[in-house]
Amino acid sequence: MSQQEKIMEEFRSVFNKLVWLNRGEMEEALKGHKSSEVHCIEYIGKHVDPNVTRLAEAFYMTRGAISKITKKLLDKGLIESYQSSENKKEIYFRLTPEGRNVFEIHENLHRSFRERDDVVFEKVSAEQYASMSRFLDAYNRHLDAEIDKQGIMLQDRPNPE
Amino acid sequence: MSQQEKIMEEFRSVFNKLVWLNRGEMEEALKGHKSSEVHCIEYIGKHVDPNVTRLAEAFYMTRGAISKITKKLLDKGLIESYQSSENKKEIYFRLTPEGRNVFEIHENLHRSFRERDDVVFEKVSAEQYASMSRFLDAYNRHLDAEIDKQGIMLQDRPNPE
DNA sequence: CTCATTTTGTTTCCTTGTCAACAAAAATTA
DNA sequence: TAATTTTTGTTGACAAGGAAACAAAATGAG
Repeated sequence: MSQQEKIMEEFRSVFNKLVWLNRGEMEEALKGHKSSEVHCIEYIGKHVDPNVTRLAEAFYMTRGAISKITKKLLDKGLIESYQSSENKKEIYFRLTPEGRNVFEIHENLHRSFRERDDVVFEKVSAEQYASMSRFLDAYNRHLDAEIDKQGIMLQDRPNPE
Repeated sequence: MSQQEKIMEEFRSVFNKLVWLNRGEMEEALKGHKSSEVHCIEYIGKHVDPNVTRLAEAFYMTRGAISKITKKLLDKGLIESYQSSENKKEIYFRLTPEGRNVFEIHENLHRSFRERDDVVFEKVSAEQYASMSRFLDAYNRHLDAEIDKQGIMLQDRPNPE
């Protein structure tokens, strides 16, 4: 196995474990709310004028899926929607006080995850941080370019009918 | 945002893009086979005496889900099952020639993904590799310990009935 | 050995997300 | 301006995966 494959394998392993572990704790702490709902609450709490389309792009999900989640959050009274006077098409969301409460719990939990993993990160030197960040930045830019390429290829496909 | 959070954020971003991009190319190249099916084929092709339980553990999925996927692969004739004479409970899988074919296509695609991303990795020095690997190893071990802890806590919960 | 417990695989029901079709509004083009 | 195209959000049909209940086999305790 190449260095590249070895790194990516470890990378994947860490990621999967994190998702699994954090989701479990999250759903235990925020019983009654699914992790996808909490993700939406987090995004809505941190951005201005978020709508279905922005949420979908942020989470690599379809607008349909997000539409259903926000509908549930509206029903639960965790978010509310509003519109601008200039645009009667887009529908934005904001947190209600109850939603803000869930948001805070989520933030605290995130802090506790961070603290849980501190032992690992406190051994990382400034140079190591910089080095990893350089690598991840480069990889991110590379993948953005590849996704763009893919997007163009899909768009240019002639319509068969 | 702390160094830790910044790194993890970039980490997450790279990972999501990789999954999205590779899955798309994979499903285009292997039309008719879902990516989860191909993952199972890959695992079965690379391990000895794989069964439903091993696959579930490897992919952090339930045995029920894997059972359904292997059923589909059996129906498609991509894998076949066999049992040992000492154990009449466990059911193992192996690839058929057709499954082996899908396996090879998948491997080639993986190679092409690796080559696609080579530009990023060829800029990584040996020391950078070592440094990242140390970090990922430590993180992996830490998470394993935390998952263990979680498992014990779930097991030790007194049964209410 | 015998009985209880654990492991393994399957099935049913339910939830979640995708896909495709759609309607309304906005943006673009002629 | 008028007509076309794109964007936005929603819905219904469908597929994938999880939870739980189950049966059969293996393991363990006595």
